[in-house]
Amino acid sequence: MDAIAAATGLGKGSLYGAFGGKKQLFLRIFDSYCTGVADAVASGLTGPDEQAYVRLCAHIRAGAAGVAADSRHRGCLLAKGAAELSEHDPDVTARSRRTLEGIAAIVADDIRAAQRHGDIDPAADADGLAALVLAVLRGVEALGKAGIDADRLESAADTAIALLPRTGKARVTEGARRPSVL
Amino acid sequence: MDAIAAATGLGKGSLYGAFGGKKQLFLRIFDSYCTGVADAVASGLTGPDEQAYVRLCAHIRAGAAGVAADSRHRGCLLAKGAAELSEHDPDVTARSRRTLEGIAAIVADDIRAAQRHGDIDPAADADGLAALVLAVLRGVEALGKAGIDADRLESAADTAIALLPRTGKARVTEGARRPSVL
DNA sequence: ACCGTTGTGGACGGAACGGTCAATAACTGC
DNA sequence: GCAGTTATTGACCGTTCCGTCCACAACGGT
Repeated sequence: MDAIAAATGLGKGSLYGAFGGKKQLFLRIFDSYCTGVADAVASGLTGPDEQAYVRLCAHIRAGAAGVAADSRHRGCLLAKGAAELSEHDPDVTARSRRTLEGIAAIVADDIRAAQRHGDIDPAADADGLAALVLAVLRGVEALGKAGIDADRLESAADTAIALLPRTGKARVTEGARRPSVL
Repeated sequence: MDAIAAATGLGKGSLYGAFGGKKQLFLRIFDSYCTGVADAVASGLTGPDEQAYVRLCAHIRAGAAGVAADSRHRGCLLAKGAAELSEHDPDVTARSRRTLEGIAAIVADDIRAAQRHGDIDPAADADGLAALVLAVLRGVEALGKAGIDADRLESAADTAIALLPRTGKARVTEGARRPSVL
């Protein structure tokens, strides 16, 4: 709070008067950040079906590239907030969950668009794929913060893209939820 | 430090005398945790080539199940330490990186074993796949801490397994690093 | 111009925390 | 059994930090 007061030039009393307290101020910031992230994802992943697949690939790659470019490991407030605070603060958990589920829905919609256009196997489970894509992106973020090289991060992203079930002679993803093996 | 002193029954002076300071004590704990995780992964992913693929699937599923079972969002010290401290402490970054790269190597070895046995497409890039698997697991961990339902976590893990390039009529992963699209 | 409301600022109290230190206990080799 | 070394303790100091409070300025209606 002292740092924020110093950075904003406001007195600490004003901060408390305007926002009520530390946690409420944080939640305001966190909410704003979450909607910002969700909006950015939405604007990157919506559009005509013809480019849905390209948008998806670009999104995955951009995510990895963004992490790789963050050489200072500053990271993402959503990830950091969830990792650090979710354990003790259900409000943060709820907000992170809502945001990520919203993003998953956006990704799933884009995948469905790509399926309509014939780029992604229509037999694949769009929600499952969306969950996977989201996990990969959050995982790349986590790995990036752990100092993993940019090459490896981009390799993970590219491999994920390469494994997406394409149409036609592509492998059947029937039974993706429960493979027979094991 | 006060909490550790209380929990261990030791005086704070003893703690400082024995370990030197807060950061050094943390690094001792962090190192121990990291080697523990790496050992656990190694013991879960080594064995005869015939079961390499099964081990890999089990590992992925167990990772997701473990996160899903952690209803308190306590999480993993490696992930939390990297997320929280890596920004300001290069020692933590270095240790996280070493650990995760070690795990990636173990995963890659298991994938190569599965390739030798004919379960995974030998044309696939084992290191790229390992990076992807690692990203998925860390991503599932991150999503879990954000409160995402167990179903979705397991869906991501299962989808990842289902998309692994199998042998034979499975899709060719040639050019996995740089798909032609986009 | 006046007064009530609202916003602002920085000093202050109180608590938590990291780290030190001198006194004391435990243990070692001889 | 003793002297010297080492381990342990909890009180203690300085710092950081959160949140409050009161004095004061800005503003708006009349």
